[in-house]
Amino acid sequence: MPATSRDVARAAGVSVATVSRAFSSNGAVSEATKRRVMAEATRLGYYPDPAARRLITGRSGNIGLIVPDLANPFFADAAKGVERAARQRHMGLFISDTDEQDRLEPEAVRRICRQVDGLIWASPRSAGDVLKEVTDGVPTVLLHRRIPGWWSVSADIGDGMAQALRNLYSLGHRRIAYAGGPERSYSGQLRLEGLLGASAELDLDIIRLGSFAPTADGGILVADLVLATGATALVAYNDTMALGAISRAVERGRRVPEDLSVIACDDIAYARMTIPPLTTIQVPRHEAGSEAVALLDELMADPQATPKEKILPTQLVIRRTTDVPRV
Amino acid sequence: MPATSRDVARAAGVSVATVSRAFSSNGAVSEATKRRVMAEATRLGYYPDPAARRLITGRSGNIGLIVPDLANPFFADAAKGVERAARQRHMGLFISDTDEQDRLEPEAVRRICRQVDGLIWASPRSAGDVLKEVTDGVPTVLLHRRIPGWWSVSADIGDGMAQALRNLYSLGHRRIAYAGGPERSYSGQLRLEGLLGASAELDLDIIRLGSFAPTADGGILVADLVLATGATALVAYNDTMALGAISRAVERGRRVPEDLSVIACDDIAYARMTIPPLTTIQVPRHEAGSEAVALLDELMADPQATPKEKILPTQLVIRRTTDVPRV
DNA sequence: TTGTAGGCGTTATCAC
DNA sequence: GTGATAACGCCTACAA
Repeated sequence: MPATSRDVARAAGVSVATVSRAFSSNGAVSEATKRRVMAEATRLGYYPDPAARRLITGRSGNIGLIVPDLANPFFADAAKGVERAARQRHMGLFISDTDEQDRLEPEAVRRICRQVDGLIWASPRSAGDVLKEVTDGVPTVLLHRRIPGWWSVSADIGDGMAQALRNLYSLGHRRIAYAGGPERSYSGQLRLEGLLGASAELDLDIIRLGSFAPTADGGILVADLVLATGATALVAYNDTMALGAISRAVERGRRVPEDLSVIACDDIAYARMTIPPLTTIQVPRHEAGSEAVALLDELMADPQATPKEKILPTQLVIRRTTDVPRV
Repeated sequence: MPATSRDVARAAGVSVATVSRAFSSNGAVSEATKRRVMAEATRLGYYPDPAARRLITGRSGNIGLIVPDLANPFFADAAKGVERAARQRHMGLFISDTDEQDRLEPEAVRRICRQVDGLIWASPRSAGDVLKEVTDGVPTVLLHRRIPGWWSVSADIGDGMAQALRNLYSLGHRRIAYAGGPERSYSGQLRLEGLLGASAELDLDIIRLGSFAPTADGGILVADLVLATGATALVAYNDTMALGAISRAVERGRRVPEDLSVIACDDIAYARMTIPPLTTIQVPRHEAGSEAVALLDELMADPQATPKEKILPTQLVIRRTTDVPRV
């Protein structure tokens, strides 16, 4: 049974209002009484009950984060960025993992909404009006998703893809395959646009292999397909898929990068410790999370402000899975 | 401005008490009025405010999870297990990542405590009395940590290590090195105990390389050391460290497993997609998370019950980084 | 600078 | 089965 402000008030010989003022540092309290109150409070282990406080102030001191998959290093890192930024602001963090299922999103949001002052939402697919209806007044910043009229933080993955294609081209590759991720996902569109833009510019036809699960198993399918096309280079949706593809290609007797160059995307931590280390597109994942919190700050401070869309740069990192074509 | 129970009551022509009863399905309400209330509620977008509810019932409908590092796949998977189990129970999830810093734990717990009905805490190092003082009455289940008198869910990693050592021995290895993780961590102790137990049984001396960061960079140090000892096999603290070690060993011209067999621990998702795929100790990570929620259920139902300590089995998975010694 | 009192939205208790 | 009403713990005018 935690101590209440009444207990502290009684112990310190003041009223509950004074206790409240001492903690909210809102009204004026004399230094002396404040010290006395604080001393009694720590002695009794008191601090204000967030629920009671929220009921009256409307603020919970929490922010919410909704991601499709916490086990995906891409989102785990984003979550870490959010968590750190939240901690710096002395705010709690409510997390919901929707297991990549769009239909779980509305309930997740609803459960979270009333317990947070703001929401950071990584929704790869759901339509804008669905989001609108669900968030219903809760300040929301989209993560890795851009929708006109919404606050958002995302990465310029299209540009990264263009960098990748140009690099392969300059190495001499002309038969380049692309293995896409989940259909209709926002960042899938970004990738495709970047790739198509650059390929038009280079007057090059990309071999589009189709849509695959962004997992190692998806990568296995990809490898079998790409080997059949005779492509000399592969651009994969993400690092995990690339890992699966490489491991399958090697299993089938091909060498990477000698027989097949591979470029992936995300630059998760494991990308640099594979054999060979992955050439991949570096996406600022932590920063995206903390930036989202920063924007949320602004939005919460002024809910009427014009939405900002922050786009973080990406960067191709050359490691060991790319080389000149040898065939 | 969300609708309140008063709005719904007025619209449905009943009292707030009836609205409350309709939602809490606690008291008795006639089918007809309940339907009417619910209809108005959905029309107005009403549902009970958790803060107000918590204030009077004392229950928040949330559970809390504290982990040292969300970006560590080991804990990310545990978090997913917890999240899924929580969702099934229609509970929200509060997460705090302490960044592997014990000193951040007390504040994290304090911030979370009052907003959750129970706590799942993965604390690799903090002393029992510290935990006790901090949780202060909140039903708590420890995750991957055992302390007498506490509820806990952990994995039998010592046994996994013993399996690993016996397997290496039966392959013919006699010079076997162990690279430990963070000093004083609970699961580090488990590993060591398991290893020492099995080595005594086999009358074998293990080469203890020391303590390393459980990261790929730590693995690089490990590789350089182990190559100097002439060991034919390495047992690494976890998969990530093993990956770093293997990648360094290969860089230095050694072949795995021909020149050096490697066994890791955890069996994270990436363990099976490296080249070669990792022989490692499978730890039921998801299950640990969901089991913890199950125990928490019991504990919350009866806070006076005798603490249960659930220990999940582990299993050595033979993949491609182990073989008979060739030297 | 400090105290008094009303109310935030809900549930629990008591009448009816 | 339903309605008034008093809490829950706190913040915030307003009064002193």
